[in-house]
Amino acid sequence: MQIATWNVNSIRTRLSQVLAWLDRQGSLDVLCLQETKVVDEEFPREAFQERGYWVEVYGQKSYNGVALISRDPLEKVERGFAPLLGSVEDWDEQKRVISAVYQGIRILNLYVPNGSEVGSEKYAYKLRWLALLKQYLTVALQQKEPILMCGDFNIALEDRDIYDPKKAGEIMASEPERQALREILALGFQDAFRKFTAEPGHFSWWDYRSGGFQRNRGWRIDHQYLSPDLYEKATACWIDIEPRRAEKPSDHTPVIVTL
Amino acid sequence: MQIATWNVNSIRTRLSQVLAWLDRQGSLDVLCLQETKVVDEEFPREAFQERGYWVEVYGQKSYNGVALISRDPLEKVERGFAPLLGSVEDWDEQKRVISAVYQGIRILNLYVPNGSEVGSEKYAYKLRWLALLKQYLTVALQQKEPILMCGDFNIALEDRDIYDPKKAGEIMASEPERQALREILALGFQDAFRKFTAEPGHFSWWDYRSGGFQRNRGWRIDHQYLSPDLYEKATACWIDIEPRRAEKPSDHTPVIVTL
DNA sequence: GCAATGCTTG
DNA sequence: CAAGCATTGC
Repeated sequence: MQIATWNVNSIRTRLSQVLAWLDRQGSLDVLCLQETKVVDEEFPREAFQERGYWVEVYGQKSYNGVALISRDPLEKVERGFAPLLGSVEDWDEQKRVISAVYQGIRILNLYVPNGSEVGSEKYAYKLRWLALLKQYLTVALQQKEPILMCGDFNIALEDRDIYDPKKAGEIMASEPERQALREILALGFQDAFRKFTAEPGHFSWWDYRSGGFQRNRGWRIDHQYLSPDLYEKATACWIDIEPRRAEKPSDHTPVIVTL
Repeated sequence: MQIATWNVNSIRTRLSQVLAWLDRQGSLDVLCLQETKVVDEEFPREAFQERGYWVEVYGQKSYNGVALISRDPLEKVERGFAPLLGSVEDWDEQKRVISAVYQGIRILNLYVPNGSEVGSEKYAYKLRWLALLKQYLTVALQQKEPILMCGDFNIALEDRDIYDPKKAGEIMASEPERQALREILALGFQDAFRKFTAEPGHFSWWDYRSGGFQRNRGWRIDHQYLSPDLYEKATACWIDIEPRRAEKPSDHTPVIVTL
C-alpha cells in the first residue's frame, strides 16, 4: 500500500500536474492534499472520479483546505477537530484537518499553520493549534486503530532537515515548534522517512523566492508519521522531487510511504 | 513570401505558443503581433532573436502594443501615427501602429480600437481613430511603395464575416465602423482573404465567454489588406485555427498571406 | 473567460 | 515568486 502527501498550493491551478503525477504513480492508494484553496463545491472532484478515484474534501475560500483522494472507498470520514474535540468551540474556522479510514488504517491529513514569524500572532496560533492537535490525537489514539498522520507540518524537526542549520531558531525550526511536534510524536508516532534515510539534504519544500529550488535551499517539512504497528510494516519512504521541476510547480513536492 | 498577423492577447503569457507556432511555420517572413501588453524593455526579444528573428516593438503597460518579428532585417521602422502626421498632437498615447519596410514592401501593423459598445465614448474614439488612419494612409500612399496593411481591425466588414448576421449593427459590425473601413480601403486596398474564399463561416476571433469557440460563434476581424500590385501577386490567404485550439489560447488566431 | 493591475499572504 | 482577491478591459 502506498500513501502520498502533497501540498499542491491550489488544486485548481495544479490540477493537470496532480493528475499527470497520479497517472505516473500507478499503484497509489491514498493521496493527501493540502492547500487546496477552494470551497468544497468548486473542488474538481470529477477529474479524479473519472479516473476511478474516491474524493473527500474539506476546504474554504483562498486559504488552507485539505482533501483525500483514494483508490478504494474511504470510511468514517471526519472533518476538522470538532468530531473528536466537540463543537462547543469553533476549532475549524480554518480548514486544516481531514481524516478517514482506508483498509483499516486511520489516515490523518494535516495542514499545520505556517506561523509567519517567530513571536508573531500567527506564530502563537501555530503553537495553540499544535497543542490542540495533541489533544485531538490523545482522543484518536483511544480508538486503538493504526494511524498514519501525514501532511504539511511547516516544521523541520532537526537541523539535518534544513539546507542551512543556521536557520534553526527561525520560523519552521524554532525550539517551541520543534518541542510541540516532539510532544505530539511522543504520543506514539515515528517518522517513516528517517526509518530509511539518515543523511541531511533531503527536502520537500523550496521557497519560490530567490531561486530556492535552483540553489537547493530546501526544507523537509512534509512528513509521514506512523503509529508503531505501521512503522514496523513500512518498507519505504521517499520524496519525489520531479513535480517540483515542472513549469509553474507547487513549492512543495510529494512524500510517499509504502506499507 | 509569407506574412502573418496575430493578436496574441499578451506576448508574455502566449510566448511559448507563439514560438511553437513560428517553429511549425518554417517559411514565415514577417509576423505582425497585436495586444502585446508590455512595455518595450520587457518584451521577450531574446526568445525570437535566439531563433534568428529580427524584432521591432512598440508597446505600453497593460493595454495595446504591437510588434514586428521578421526573418530578414526591417528598414525604415515607424512607430505610431506621429512619423507621418506630425507630433504636434499626441496621437500615440495608445500604442496601436508599427510599420517597417521588408524586402521593398511597407508592412503596416495595426491594432484598431475595439470600441466597447455602439454609442459609447470608446466607440467615438474608434471612429476618430479610423479617420486618423485614413489621413495617415493618404500620406503613406504618396511614397508609392507597395503596402501590406494587416492586424486586428475589430471590424467584420460584411455579414458573411460573422457567425450570425443578426450581429450586424452591433459593435464590430455597425454601419459607421464598416463605412469608415470601406473609405480606408477605397484609398487603394483589397482584402487578400476574399481573393480566394467567398463563403461565410471563416473566422479569426471567438469570444472567450460562453464557449464561443466550441460553438463556432466567430468573427473575421483580423485582416490582410493589400495595395493593388501586391493584391495581384497574392497566391494564398488563409486562417490557421490550430492555435485557437491550444490550452490557454489567445482569443484570436493567425491570418497568413502568401505573396 | 481570460488578460492586465495592485493588494495580501506564504 | 506565486497563489488568492477585486477591478477593468475586450
